[in-house]
Amino acid sequence: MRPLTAKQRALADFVESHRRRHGSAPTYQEIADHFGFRSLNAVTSHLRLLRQKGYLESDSGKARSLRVTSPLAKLRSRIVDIAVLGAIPAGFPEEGAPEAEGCVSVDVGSVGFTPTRNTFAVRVRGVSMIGRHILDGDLVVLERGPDPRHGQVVAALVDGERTLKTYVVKNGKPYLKAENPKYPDLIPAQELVIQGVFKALIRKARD
Amino acid sequence: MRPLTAKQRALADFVESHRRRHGSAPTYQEIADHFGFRSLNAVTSHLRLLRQKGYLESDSGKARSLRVTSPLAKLRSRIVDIAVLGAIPAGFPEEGAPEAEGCVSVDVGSVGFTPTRNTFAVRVRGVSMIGRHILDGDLVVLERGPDPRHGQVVAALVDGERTLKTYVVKNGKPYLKAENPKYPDLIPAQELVIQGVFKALIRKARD
DNA sequence: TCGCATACTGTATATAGTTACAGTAGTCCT
DNA sequence: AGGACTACTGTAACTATATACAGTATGCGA
Repeated sequence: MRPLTAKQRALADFVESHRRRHGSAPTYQEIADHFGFRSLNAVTSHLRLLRQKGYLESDSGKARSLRVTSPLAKLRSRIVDIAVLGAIPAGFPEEGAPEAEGCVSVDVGSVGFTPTRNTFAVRVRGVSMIGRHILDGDLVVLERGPDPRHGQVVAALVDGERTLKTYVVKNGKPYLKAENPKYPDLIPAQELVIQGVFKALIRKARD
Repeated sequence: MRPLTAKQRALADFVESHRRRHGSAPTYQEIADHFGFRSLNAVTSHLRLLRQKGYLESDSGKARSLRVTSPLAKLRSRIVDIAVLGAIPAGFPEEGAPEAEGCVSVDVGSVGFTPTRNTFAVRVRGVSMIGRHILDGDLVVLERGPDPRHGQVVAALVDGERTLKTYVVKNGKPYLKAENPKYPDLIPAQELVIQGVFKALIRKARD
């Protein structure tokens, strides 16, 4: 597939972002206005090339039917909703419809991976992970499933309570390390259920 | 808010589902076809009622601009694109079409405020702000415009170079404080241009 | 049973929007 | 220097869409 010029890419980006922002594709006129073109044909010819190169589709004659197709659409990441489970849920919700407290929507590119059904988010309480620069109130995105590796930050259910800690293996035995000298490390007595490993973090300014 | 009749609700549902399926709103004709109406006015009058009752909006005269407003749409927060300007841009791009390196998409709820045209993001280089728990590689969302207050994290142009620092006022004079003992504070010789104040942060796991 | 709202058919039209044609200027490759 | 390609200005259809106007039928509550 032939590459796009900067201008062509800008057009495609605009179409895609307009769709996201307004829910519908822009018209030729709106594109021209945005880029300051005085002629609609500037748009037309750019779009023709984008179509030829396979980056764009539209239904002939239909209003606002432009849509970005292939690689760009893939580059230009999909928006995914991630459920925010309460900070301290009693148990662990099964797949399906957990009692989400809210939802974060991020695009795949922003968080650097593709969220799946196994991805969820938790609001952090406390400062036990301050050594890893995770603060009280931060929203942590986790993924359930993969076995944690030494040094990864994980959410775990230890003896019935959920915590966010660093997963550390010492002498072949896993335990959970708090990244704050004021907090104790946790050596699980019985059950150590890893709920998810840290994937991303979202923080809002407090002011 | 007055209740909808079954037919009206069906119309609203169709509009919403068409948007989801096709990415754009249906035309009056498409609605008529779907419901088997032979007259467009059947659609028109239903839509008029939906508008009156506040369940629907559209931009007068614009093609495919129907959108369902009420309860559903309000729950779902809007997705907004924020341009990611390069980590160390030479100058500062004006409004309009900055040379964005990419874009982050977030929903209004996730970042806790409504991004505007004056919102942008920068990838952090270096660890000078580690004391504020901002790491190398983090994506920082900033807002241009508001005057910074003492203690806020800001992106500033100091003598030609961009840095991320804490804005501190001492003896009535503003300067920029690095949150890392290894980095020097910056007392601007000449120009101190505040480019934006910290609003949010997005971090990806590195592994 | 009168009035009123919903739920339509049918016709018409202005405007929104797509798309074609004709042409100019600059860049890059050969 | 010429050809291919990008990046535009300008004009002009022609089609798609929204929306107004004029009616008809049916059900429902006062």
